[in-house]
Amino acid sequence: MNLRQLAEHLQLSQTTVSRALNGYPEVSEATRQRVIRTARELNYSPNSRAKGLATGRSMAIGHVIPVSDRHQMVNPVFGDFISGAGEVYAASGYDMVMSLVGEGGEEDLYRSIRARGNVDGMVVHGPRLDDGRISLLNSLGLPFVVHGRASRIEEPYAWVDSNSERAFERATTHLLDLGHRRIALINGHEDMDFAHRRRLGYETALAAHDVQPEPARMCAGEMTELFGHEVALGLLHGKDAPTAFLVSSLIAAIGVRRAVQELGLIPGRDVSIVTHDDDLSYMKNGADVPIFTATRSSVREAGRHAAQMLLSMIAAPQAPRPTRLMEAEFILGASTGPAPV
Amino acid sequence: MNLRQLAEHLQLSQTTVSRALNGYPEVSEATRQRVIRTARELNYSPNSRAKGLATGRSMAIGHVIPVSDRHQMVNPVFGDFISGAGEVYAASGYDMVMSLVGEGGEEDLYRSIRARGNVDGMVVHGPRLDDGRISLLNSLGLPFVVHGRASRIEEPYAWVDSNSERAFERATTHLLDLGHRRIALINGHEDMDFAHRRRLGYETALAAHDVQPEPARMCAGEMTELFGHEVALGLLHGKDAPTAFLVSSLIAAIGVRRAVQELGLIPGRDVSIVTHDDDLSYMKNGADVPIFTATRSSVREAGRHAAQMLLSMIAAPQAPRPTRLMEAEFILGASTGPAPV
DNA sequence: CCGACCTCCCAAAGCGCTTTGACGCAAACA
DNA sequence: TGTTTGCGTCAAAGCGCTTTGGGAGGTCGG
Repeated sequence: MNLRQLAEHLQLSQTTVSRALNGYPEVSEATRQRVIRTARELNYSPNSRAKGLATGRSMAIGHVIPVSDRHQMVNPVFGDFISGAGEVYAASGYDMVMSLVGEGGEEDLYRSIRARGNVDGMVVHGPRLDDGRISLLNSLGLPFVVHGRASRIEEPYAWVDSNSERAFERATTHLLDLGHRRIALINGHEDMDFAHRRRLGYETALAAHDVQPEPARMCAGEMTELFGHEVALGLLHGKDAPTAFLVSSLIAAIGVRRAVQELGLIPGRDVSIVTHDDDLSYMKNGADVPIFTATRSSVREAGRHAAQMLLSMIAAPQAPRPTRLMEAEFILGASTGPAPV
Repeated sequence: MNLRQLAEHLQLSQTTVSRALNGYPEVSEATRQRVIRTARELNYSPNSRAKGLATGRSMAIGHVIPVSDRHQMVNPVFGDFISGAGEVYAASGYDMVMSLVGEGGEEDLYRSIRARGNVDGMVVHGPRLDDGRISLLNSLGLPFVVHGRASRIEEPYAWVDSNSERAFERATTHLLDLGHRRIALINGHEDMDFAHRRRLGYETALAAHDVQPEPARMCAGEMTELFGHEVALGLLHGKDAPTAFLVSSLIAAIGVRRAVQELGLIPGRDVSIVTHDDDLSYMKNGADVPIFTATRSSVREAGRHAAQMLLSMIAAPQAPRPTRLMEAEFILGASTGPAPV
């Protein structure tokens, strides 16, 4: 069923049917209703390729998912992010198209997406400190929103991010206030911007309390349960073992907890743990009593914001690039307590 | 840069340029090389909407992600599944387009996707026992592959699934062999086909050992850490507490472990835990020594298979619908031991 | 009663590509 | 020499939609 057939069926021209369906005023209300009703009955939806070709818009948003070559791993927050973004897209009639790309192939992929013209805008995931994608996309002239920021990039771009620096500063201060001095940081890869900022926050808090940062107590890696476990076990076995851990993801924190418990220690009494919590739907940090003391920022909400910003940019390309900094909540849970004496 | 401009630039007709780029034999090798080189230099990629309109194919695969209305949650295995599928798509030049849909809105969404014609095939996620989507899609005549099966559907369809029934039968048998008799089952929602099959496997094994299934020890729900924790805690506090747990996901199993440890019990000694492990990249079940005894089946591999099957169906629409049953490995880990006496 | 003006509708062009059918032109054959 | 056969190329149609630029036919003010 295409427009021509529908028009023939209705004994109208294609023009009129098209206008009726797209809400143009030049068609009488009676005709419009008749057209809409018949279209529904005949289960007509305009072919999106043809429509896109005619309008120059594709009604789709691209998400490029970086896949780490090391572990072929998709960031676990991704599901929640697109679930938030997808809500917004669905409400506005946009599709979401994703491409996976290993490290390195990114530039070509963005160019090709631009040239093929099958999306009206893009969301950039996992920005690094000095991420070349931003100036590339700016030069391509395709609207985009970055989930996160790139500290070393000066040119303007739209982003939505949570205030990692502030969150980790507060978390560290909390531990310091509890008397902890040997605080380990288990961070994401520090070429990722968010991880860099978290470390800055951590160091700022330490400096404010005249605590010397100890490189041996700061690790960075892929945020898996295994990594958290391995690193925590190593640190706890070493001399000057940390009395507290600051962890960059709930999943890694679970690994830390496992390590702590394997050594017969009790989280929140013998060892304190603070984690960042992305508020993932399948991995809530406890129901009434939070399991972990945590800085919390909903990644699903970030997805919603990013999508909304992007759609507004597409609607008004000349407007200044929007940005949005989300403050993380600080949640007191059962995994922290005074430093043991 | 479009085809016409490229052709003008080359002093050739659009036809010749198109044929050169698409590998038709009617064009001389010299011309072809010249065209390809220039296209690359000028960063030309054919507009995918126009190409799709002309060819009738859109070079895209649709994934419809069911979002539970209860928890707005995207199944955590999803990321790994599409990462596997995405690999295959990328290698074949296909895009992946996703739509989120709440329960209920599915039928309309599938029809609309079909009518708009923006995908060449679909992957169906999360089939329920008696899933209406299968006959709907069969009637729409759009190639599709189901990730999982629908036990009550008779008509033919393509699927890739892991042998849940067999896996859970083996897991249960293992626990029975260790002397456990009070074995709790913490399952996914049992209107989901995979959960139904897992329960069947569990019951089959119990029956083979003349153990009466106890409804109070079988629960079903959303596979979150919290659910695992809550259910396990409830069961362990009740009378006739189970000595072993069979859990449908690693994430829920982590909740079970947390409950066990909160009660001062030791997993693998006081309480045994067996889980199903989807082999998620960020949630590996241990490195050298598996944390949990588990039935393991890679969901990323399932994604790869599904994508390959779908592409082959698109290439040869008349061929019989392929199916693929993946056997789960049984992994002996540290979380099981003889039943306490 | 006539021209002006809406209201409602239409024919046709165009979006960027593929593909059909045809056509020069050289080499190869009779 | 004339005819066939490929080879390499082209012009034009068509994919399904939107949108431009009118154009009937009815209404209204003068």
